[in-house]
This record gives sequence, C-alpha cells and structure tokens, in this order.
Amino acid sequence: MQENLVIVESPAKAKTIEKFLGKDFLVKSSFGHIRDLSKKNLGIDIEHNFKPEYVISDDKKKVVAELKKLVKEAKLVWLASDEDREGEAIAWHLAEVLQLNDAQTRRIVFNEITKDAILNAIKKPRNIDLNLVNAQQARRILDRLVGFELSPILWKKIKPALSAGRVQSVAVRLLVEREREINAFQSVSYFKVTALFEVKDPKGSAETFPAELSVRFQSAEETRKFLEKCKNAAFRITEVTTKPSRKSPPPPFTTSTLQQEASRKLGFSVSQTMTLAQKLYEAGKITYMRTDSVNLSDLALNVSKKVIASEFGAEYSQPRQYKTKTKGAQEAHEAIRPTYIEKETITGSTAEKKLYDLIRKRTLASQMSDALIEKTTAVIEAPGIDEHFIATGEVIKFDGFLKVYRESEDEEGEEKKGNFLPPLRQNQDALLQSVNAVQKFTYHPPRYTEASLVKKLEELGIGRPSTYAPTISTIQQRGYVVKEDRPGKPRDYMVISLSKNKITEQIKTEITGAEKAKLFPTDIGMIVNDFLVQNFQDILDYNFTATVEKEFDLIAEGQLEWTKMIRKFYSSFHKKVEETLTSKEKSKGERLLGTDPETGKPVFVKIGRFGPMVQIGDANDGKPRFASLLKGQSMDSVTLEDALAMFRFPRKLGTYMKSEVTVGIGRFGPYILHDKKFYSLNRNTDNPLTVTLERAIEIIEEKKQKDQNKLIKEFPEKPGLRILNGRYGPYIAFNNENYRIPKTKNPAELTLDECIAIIGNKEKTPRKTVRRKKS
DNA sequence: CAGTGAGCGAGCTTCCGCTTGACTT
Repeated sequence: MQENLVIVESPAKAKTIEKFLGKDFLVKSSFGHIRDLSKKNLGIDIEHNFKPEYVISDDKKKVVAELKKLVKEAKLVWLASDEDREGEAIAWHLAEVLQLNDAQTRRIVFNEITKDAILNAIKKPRNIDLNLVNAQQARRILDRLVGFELSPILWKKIKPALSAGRVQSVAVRLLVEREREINAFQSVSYFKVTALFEVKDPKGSAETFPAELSVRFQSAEETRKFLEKCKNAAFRITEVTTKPSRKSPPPPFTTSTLQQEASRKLGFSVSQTMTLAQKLYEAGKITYMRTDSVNLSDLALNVSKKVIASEFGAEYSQPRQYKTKTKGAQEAHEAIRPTYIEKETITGSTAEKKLYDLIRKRTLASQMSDALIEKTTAVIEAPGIDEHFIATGEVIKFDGFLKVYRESEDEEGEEKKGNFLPPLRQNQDALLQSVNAVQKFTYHPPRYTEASLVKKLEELGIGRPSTYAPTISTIQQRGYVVKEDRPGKPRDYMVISLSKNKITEQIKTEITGAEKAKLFPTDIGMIVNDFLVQNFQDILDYNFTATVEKEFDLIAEGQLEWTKMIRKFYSSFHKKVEETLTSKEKSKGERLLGTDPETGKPVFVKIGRFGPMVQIGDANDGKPRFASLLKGQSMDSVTLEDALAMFRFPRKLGTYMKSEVTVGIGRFGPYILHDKKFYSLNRNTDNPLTVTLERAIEIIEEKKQKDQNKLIKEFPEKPGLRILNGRYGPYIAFNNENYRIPKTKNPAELTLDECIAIIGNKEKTPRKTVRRKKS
C-alpha cells in the first residue's frame, strides 16, 4: 500500500504524474470541485455573516467516498490542485471534507507537468493559503447572490425560466448593443479609384502594376470629372520609397485564441473545438486545453528549437517567452501545445488531426524568427491633376514564421493582398492603361460570432477559459440569442471606367449583408437586457467584473475581509432587488409605432403569450387586432409600415386552375390557401408580404408532388391502412397510430398480412418524449 | 391543423467555475 496519496484535478494529469513519482505515490483525481453551494435554495445564510452551505455534489459522492478510503490508508496526503484561486479552494474543500489534519497534509503546486517540476514541488510543500480560499468564496458567493436574486425578478417581471448573471448578462448586452449599432448604421457610398499603369524596363519590355488613388470621391459626378482629367494625362513616378519592416509571430494558443482560430480557419464552433481538444488532451497529445497562459515550459522551448532547426534550418529558430496581457489571468497552466512537438501528425479523426495540426503550427511559429518584409511605395502624378496615385508592393525577404503559420483576421473586409511591384525608378514615365472607379459602401460594425464574442469577453476580463463555451450555449438555450445564417440582399453599384481614352459606365449587382453562423439577439434577449440595464446598471457595467476582481485580489492578499466586501455589495444590491420587485411593472417590451391611419388607433409592438406581435388599439376601446411578427422581423426594428402590412392578410394573389390563391398568416405561420387546401410557406425563404403568384403555384405543385410520393402502398381490402413515406423514412399508418417497419423489409413489397403482423407486434414508433433536464 | 392574445395560480425555473462521462439522435 502506498504511503503517499496525491490528489490532482484531472484524471489525465493524474496518470502522467504517477509515472514521474514512482511506486511510493498513488495519484488520484478529484474531478474538479467536489463541493458547491446547495442548489435547493440560496445556499448562503445571510443572517449569519453569509455563511455558505456547501454540499457534496451527487456526481462527486463516489469520488469523495473513494478518496476518504484512500486517505485512511495513506500516511501523507499531497494536495496538488492548480495554483490559482479555484485550485486553492479545491484543496481546501478536500481538506475539509476528507478531514485532513495539518500533520498529514501537504499543499504543493507546479505549473508544468515535467518530472523535475514535480519533484521540486514535492521538496517545497506549503500550507493552504486561506486568504486565497476566501477570495474564491467571495467570488462564488457574489455570483450566487447575483444569479439567484436577479433570475427570479425576471421570472416575475418578464417570463419564467429566464436567467441573469455576472457573465451571461454582459455577454447578451454586447450582442444587443452591437445589433442596435448595426440598425442605426447609415451606409454611405463612395468611389474607390484604381488604375493600371505600364512601365518599360531598361531593355524595353513592358510591365504593368496597379495603384490606388489617394482620395475617394463621394459622388459619381466628381468621379467622372476626375476621369475626364486623366484622358491624355502624362503620368510619371515622382517618388519611390522602400522601407524594411518585420512581423513577429503570434503567441502560442490559450483557450480563447484557440477557439478563435479554430473558428476562422476550420469553421469549428466554440464547443466543437473544446470537445476535440479534450479528446486530444485525454489521449496525451496536447497539454491542458483550458488555460489563459501563453507560457511554454523550458522543455517545450528546447524541443521546438530542435524541431525548427531540423525542419527549416537554424536561421528560422528564435526562442521566445510570451507574457500574458489579459485582465485577471490566473496562469495555472502552460499554453496549449503538443505534448510531443516533434510529432508532426497524430492518429485520430480528421477533425482531431486538423486541430492538432493547427496547435502544432502555432506553437512552432511562436518559436520562429520574425518575417522580414520590404514595403515599397510609389507615388504617381501627372501635371494638372491634384490627386495622386499610390502603388504599394510587399516583398517578403525572409519568411520566418510565415513558413508555417499565418494568423487569420476577424474582419473579412477589403482584400489586402501583399502585391508585387516591378522595379520602379523615380522620374520614370508611367503610361496610364485604364482606370476603374467602383462604387463602394461603408459597412456597419460586424456581428459577433461565437469566437469573436469570446475574444471580447476575454478582453473585458469576463469569464474564464472553462466557462467560455458553456456561457455561449447558455445564452442560446435561454433564447436570448440565436446563431444563424442570413441571406444577403442584392444591391446595385456603379462602375465608371476609363480605357483607351473612353469613359464607360455600368451598373452591376452584388449580394451584400449575408451572414454565416453569426449571433443575433432575440426579442426576448433585448427585453431582458433593457430591463437589467435599466434597473441594475452597475452589474451590467462592462467594468463590473474588473472592479470586483480588484477586491478579490485584496482579499487574496489578506488586506480585506471577504465577508466585509460581500456585505457592502449585498446591502446596496439587495435593496435594489426589493425596489425593483415592488415598483416595476411587468415588462412586455411594449413600443409604440404610431397610429393606424384608418382608425386613428395606436399601433404598438409587444411580447404576447405566443411571442412577439403587433397590436392595433388597446382593450379599452373595443377588441384589439393582433398579428404575430414574421421570422426575420424584430421588435426593435419593425416599423409602422411593416406592422400595418401584417393586417392586410389574407391577401389575394390571383387565380390558379380556376380557384383563387390567397396568402394568409395562421397559428402555424404563413400559408397559401388554394382550392380549400393549405400550403405552408417556407419559413426561412418565403416572405408572405412579398410572395408572388408564381412562387405560390410552385409551392402548391411541390406539395402535391410530395403527397404523391408520400403514399407507397395501400390495400383496397383494408381501407385506412397505408404505407407512407415520412420524415424519418417509411412507416405504416393505421387508426391514427404509426408503426415502424423493420429495416430488413422492403416497404413497397410488404403484404397486407405482414403489415397486420407488424401492427400486432405493437412495434409502435415511440412518441417524442419531453426530456427533462437533470440538475 | 390554419386569424390564439383573459385571469387565476401550483410548482418549477436560476448563478460561475473546477472537472468528466452518461445519455440519446
């Protein structure tokens, strides 16, 4: 039996460490926190100095029981959880629950998992730092107070099962405010002018290069005037400058930067990335994936150096150590890197391989030389023309880290390729070949993706590596936010060109504003946000976390008592909670749009029992008229015009096969009515306000075709029994019940007897059961 | 299936940060 029991947080870590420590040590894992505040109630005794009520979570009972048993058999217990606030608290909870006394307990920490680091840690044990533990308790209790007092207000004032919290509510606020910025954005058009010039080299052979005009014109008129001046103008290169510059590699991955790059380069969602990284970690292929540190171990630096030298040459190696800049970083771990950097590929799924490759390249790049770039700028002018053209060229003199890794940009704005310029001399003639003036439009700030929201939260110091992915899914689950694609809209733009001394104009069409996997706040998200911002401004403040973090730091340093800090916070917070509960009306997000010109009654938008709707008149003056908002409409941006259009249903479209075709909106959304039959519009692509007769006929015919294909077989001798093709494949329908067909049978060849046998077996397709979440 | 929206009220919901499986589809 081992004399030493070491407890770490993760089982994968336990396995590795056990190898280093030898047979006298048994290494076990606590699987994170073993206790938390009781979930049944607030879990905090406010009357008694905020005494927390800790409970061993159900899923940790087994772990705790096992640890208790092992503690009895061990002489010394080594608590080796992470060296940060949460890690210290885990160690303390373990000591409490396992009833460890000081004599048998050692607290050790290490932030890289190497034999040396661990043996050194064993030589330098310390005691549990109660100040740090108290900082964690303050953090925990503050979050519980905020979450469990704000959420019930929302249940009463907006609708049940909503939630609010220090992190999630600010995340939603970011999205809501960005959406409003986008709605308020006024796009302005301008003309971007580029020209193609030709130069002759000393041998007389010609080369062309592009250049952009130094100014952008506001109107087509100015643009035409400029092009007119360019006719027969004698352009000349008046200035050539060449400047060297260098570009340094980005630091190795943290959780947040990994999520961003995996999203941009591989198209993974934040949670997908984390699941894959977890797999790689458990297989021993990468270091821990939840970290905010950009630190690399000495071992990793050395191996990288060797790998780079042998793969690319010694001149590509430039060992570096990076410093974390993010607010509130706790740095208990290393950056995310391959465990064995020399391993170029791994076994596993395609997605795992791609993620590994990304991590490896980023790690290597971080240890490689700067790229050396030479930037050339040439100015091209002509007499009589005030504006000038600028040609820029980039030559990579030494690629350095760019050999393996290029960081992707968030905004996919203008294409800025490092173009190549031919050798240019001052005073050289540049023959104008053509000029192209393209009408462009200023673009609103971009909507957030999951990954760019994580980036923003990290910048604000809100949330931790272990919570980014769960936060993103919580705000979607609560219905505050949806992740969607949205189709773009066509837009005309003008192109004015000068070629061979002739000016031509064209109107072209582009698709603009298409969105892919972007986060959109919902109506309910906006209502909840406005309610919280109005009533709890301090908590919704982007600096709230940073402010309380400063106080947690003081607690950790022993300069502030945690109960004192919490009491001060709670007294003003709770007062606000009480006030809001008594004084505020139920919020339906009501917004007046204007008056109905026909009746003079007010038209407004609000949340009803069945979701967002527009209403004409209120209950005081007769029965109001109602209409649900359509998909893609939002309470925040819908106009009086949009609202009034909703009441012009059902709308006649025309006649088809001698019957009238109308479009209407019913309980289940927009529909087409034809020949007493209903046909649903496609929720995503058809707009009932604008749908045409042609499209309606298409929908009718599609549906008829589908119904024909639906019937596989029926039996004249048994009416009511039919073999049908459904959403989930073929099935037997009989007496309003559906029956599954065994996979071994061909549905088209089933006989009546076989069908009756299947029905007799009662192999009914199970109804969808409502799954309740376990807590 | 195809133009709902009142009001009452039992019993439920909820936070953030550590960690993995256990579950369907």
